[in-house]
Amino acid sequence: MSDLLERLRGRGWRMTSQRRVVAEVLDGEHVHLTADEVHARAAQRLPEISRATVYNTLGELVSLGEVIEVATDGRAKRYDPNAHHPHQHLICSNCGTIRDVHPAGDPLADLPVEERFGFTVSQVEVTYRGLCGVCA
Amino acid sequence: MSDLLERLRGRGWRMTSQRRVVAEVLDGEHVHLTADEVHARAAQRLPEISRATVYNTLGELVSLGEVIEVATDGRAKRYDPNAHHPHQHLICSNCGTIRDVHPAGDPLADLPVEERFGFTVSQVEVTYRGLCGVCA
DNA sequence: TCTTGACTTGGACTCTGTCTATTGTAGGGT
DNA sequence: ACCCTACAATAGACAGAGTCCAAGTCAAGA
Repeated sequence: MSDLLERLRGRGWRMTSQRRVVAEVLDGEHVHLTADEVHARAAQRLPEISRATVYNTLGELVSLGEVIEVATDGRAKRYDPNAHHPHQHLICSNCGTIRDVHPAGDPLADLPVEERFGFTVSQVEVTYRGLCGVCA
Repeated sequence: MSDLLERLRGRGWRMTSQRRVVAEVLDGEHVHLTADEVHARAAQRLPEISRATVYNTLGELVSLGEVIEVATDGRAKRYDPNAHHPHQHLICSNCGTIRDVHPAGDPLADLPVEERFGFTVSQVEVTYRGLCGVCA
């Protein structure tokens, strides 16, 4: 819950009403919102909040590792507040719904050294695609 | 090579000079170009080709399954002509270089039924990230 | 060669996101 | 409790990527 606000305060964040509202919007529901959706929900509580502030705040939350940025389709990025539990994503190709999933196995271990081309590989994202129950 | 052009003709494509040039640009080099890069290279051969045509043609190639769209970072999509050989991508977080890689294992099989939430899962993308030899 | 519907064009438009100059304010210091 | 001041918020201009549309062009079948 507001562990998040505590952690942010502990990291020296100046706590403004705008930042509080953005953090609460993300913390409140486990959905994957776009920046504009976050802005819309934040504006319900704080009508004068600006888009720029929402973008700034989201960017800060991402660099603090509190939120994950998900670029699924080349359109708007989505923001995933479930950053402290490793997971992957399952996306409906039709309606765009995103679910967090937990596959077995370790995809990083599946990439042999001779397939790394001198890269220092540090991260893997797995995106499953298909049709959800409603769209199928 | 121009297997691609043959396949497209066989699918009833009206063969225009614009489409030929776009197909040849993609077919020529195994790199991952953005739409604007494709446009630039196409324009070297056919100066009057328009952006809209390049976007249209790329979209058609994608829906025909001849080219894969790679949305890596929420910026410009990249187009991968290596659609007939299954592979995944390794991306440098610094310079954005993309390499095709071939991990072992089958990530689709790693997603248990109880983690599919009624979806009909048909596709998996695995994206490895890290620093390439030059940027490290 | 003619015809026709598919294709191309340029430009306006939308959507996401960034930047900047200005104004506002959280929170430490007194 | 009140000031400072550096950090944060704001509005709006701007930029990049992509889409849409009306009008003109042309590939390919008759």
